[in-house]
Amino acid sequence: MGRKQTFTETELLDMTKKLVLEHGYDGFHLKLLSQHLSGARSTIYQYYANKEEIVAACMKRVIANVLEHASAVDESDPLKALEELLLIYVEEAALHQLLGDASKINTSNSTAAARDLEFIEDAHQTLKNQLSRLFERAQQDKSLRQDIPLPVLIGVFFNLFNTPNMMNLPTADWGRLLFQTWIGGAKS
Amino acid sequence: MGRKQTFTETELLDMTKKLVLEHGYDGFHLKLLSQHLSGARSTIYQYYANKEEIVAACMKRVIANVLEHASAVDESDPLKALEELLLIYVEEAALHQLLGDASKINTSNSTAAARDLEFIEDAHQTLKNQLSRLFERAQQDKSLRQDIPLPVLIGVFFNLFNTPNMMNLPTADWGRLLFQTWIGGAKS
Amino acid sequence: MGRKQTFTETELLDMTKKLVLEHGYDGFHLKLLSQHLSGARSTIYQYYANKEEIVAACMKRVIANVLEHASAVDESDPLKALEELLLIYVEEAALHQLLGDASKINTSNSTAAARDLEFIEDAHQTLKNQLSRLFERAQQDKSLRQDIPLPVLIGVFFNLFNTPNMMNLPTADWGRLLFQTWIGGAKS
Amino acid sequence: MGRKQTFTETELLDMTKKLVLEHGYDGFHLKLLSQHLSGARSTIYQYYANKEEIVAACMKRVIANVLEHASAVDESDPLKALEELLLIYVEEAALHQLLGDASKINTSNSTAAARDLEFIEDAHQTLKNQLSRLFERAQQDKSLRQDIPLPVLIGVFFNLFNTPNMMNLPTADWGRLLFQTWIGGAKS
DNA sequence: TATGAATGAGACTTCATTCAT
DNA sequence: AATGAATGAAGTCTCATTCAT
Repeated sequence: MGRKQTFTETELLDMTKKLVLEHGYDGFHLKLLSQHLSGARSTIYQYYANKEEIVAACMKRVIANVLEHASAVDESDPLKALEELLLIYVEEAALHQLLGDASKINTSNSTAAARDLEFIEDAHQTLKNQLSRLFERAQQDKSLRQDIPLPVLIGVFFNLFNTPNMMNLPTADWGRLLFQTWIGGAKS
Repeated sequence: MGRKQTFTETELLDMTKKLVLEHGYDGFHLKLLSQHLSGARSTIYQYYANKEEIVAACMKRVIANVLEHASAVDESDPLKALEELLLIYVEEAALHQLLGDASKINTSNSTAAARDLEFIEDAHQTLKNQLSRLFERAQQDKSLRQDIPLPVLIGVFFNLFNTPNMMNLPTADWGRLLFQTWIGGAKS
Repeated sequence: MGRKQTFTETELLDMTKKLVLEHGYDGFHLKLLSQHLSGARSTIYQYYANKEEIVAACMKRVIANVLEHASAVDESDPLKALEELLLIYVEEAALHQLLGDASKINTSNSTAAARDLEFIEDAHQTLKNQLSRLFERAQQDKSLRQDIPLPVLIGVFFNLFNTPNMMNLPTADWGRLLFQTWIGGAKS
Repeated sequence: MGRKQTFTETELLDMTKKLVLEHGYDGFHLKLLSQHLSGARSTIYQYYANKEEIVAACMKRVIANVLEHASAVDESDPLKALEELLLIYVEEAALHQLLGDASKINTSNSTAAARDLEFIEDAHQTLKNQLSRLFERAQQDKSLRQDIPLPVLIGVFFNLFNTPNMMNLPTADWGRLLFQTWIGGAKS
């Protein structure tokens, strides 16, 4: 019954992700979104009550996906686990940038957005805990150098994800190179 | 001389920089700006013809400052020069983020903004050339490992600047630690 | 016979009356209406072509009902007739308020609404004529005081209907008390 | 300094009152308002942050005015005081209707509107207290008939204000006639 | 017949920019 | 030179109504 949908919810969230990354949270408009979908602007409101809910749902989906993959990582060897995680994060390089915008979402208008945001924060914490755990174990294993404070090593590792893949290598290769650079250093 | 000075051009650009970094290009409004200055919103138009010119002038000033420092670096020892440059860039960590927003400036309204943007692009190219030059020389000196493609090493180096200084170390110390991590790697 | 009956026309008009009284004509939406019925919003259009027709039909039904009762009143004793009419009007206290909204209905879209509205106006006039007739006869009978202009007595009588029944008395009792107050006055 | 205003705050509130009475709260639009003022719609936002604040400010001004006059009434003779109050209320016949709309104002968006609404409720209570006080004293003085419950007398009195002045008498005369009708009754 | 989906018109609100004092 | 006031363009959102299943 009813008409056929002009765009699916998945298409909507995919496009939202693309546009938020391209234009930033404040540069993201529903007009822009509707121009990149097949339907009219007002149709979007059939699915989400307001702009905030759209962006929150989009971010939730991204981080939920990362969380799922990260939870499946075998943590028995810390360094190996870190490399695997790096691959996951590089695959979803947008994560960081999106999370940076998450704090801009005004949740006073929408309980749905507030709920999504809470999920996002919980997931974020879970991911950070996992990394902390692995880093600490790696340090106890003496796998990491001791002359650099752990927060610096972690910070640089974290920041690695954002490195633009200008050579357009497959993410698996790209991630492995980044890990090699991070672990082994640049000097010969 | 007429009315009392409300705010200087420097104050205006400083506040613009702060607010653009805080809110992103699209989240930056003249209303916001005037709220953080002592005068009225319309007074801003005594200095700049429109929003685009303000942001362009702000970015130009930032990159001109970096360019000046970077030009003064002694390039005789490539690795040493890179470390010095890293310090400069870390000092002006906002540079990257601001440059990312530069492309959003719509120059069709303002020749002044267009001129500033051109300057910015030239300066950006100059800085990139300097880095390429140094990296190439470092590689020829066999100071850098050969098993990782040069673009990867450069990319990671570049990305280093954005690492948030969560320990709030003095920038000189922070920059040195970043360099050590980058050059020597994380493993013990 | 096809799908299950969702809501009857009577339910639709009853709910319309309730909601128009609660929210006023401009605060009455089809969305609101459908939320208080069992079916979908679009199903309403199986019964009426547009919002105006619904409200017009609702008002017509109300005034037709009052008209029917008022026509049956025995007018031989003017004062007695007025008391009986008061009971009828108090029973349908909403009438006044609804008639006040009738003028807001835009009939340019719908001939059906225009026809209903015409009926409403005719009925309204009929009711007013009945009251005028009774009042005039009552005055000729010297049943009413002469020092107050007749329009004032009529106006106060008319306005009586809207008095909120805050003690929640049965309408018959409530109406009788109102009539006593009107006819006998407040002083001891 | 600055341009000359196109309309004053008083003009704005006067017109708001007129239009809210004419169209009801839900039928009142800023577009409508601006069409009845000299300026553009957006200019209104220089003075009030949103629609709710405008209506709240309008109602506050009306009730504050009534409160001021009602407070000045000499209450030594209850019936005389009631007659004087009736005149005041008839003069501001809109009060009741406006107060009915007051509950529709959504204050979640605006603290200013919430504050005004609180004032309105306090003032409303003060006025109701004054009437209750006078009615009770009038009853103790045996000035009012005992066979009708006091709430009915009060209710009818209250409702008197809304009687449309169809003969267009000066309000003083009109009020006196209403009072005479109420106190003495309709019968000869 | 009933309805989910689509949509344009219209209302609210913000903001860059201009104007006039 | 500084600014309060004015304004139109643009974005958010709601709703009556239509469409197609």
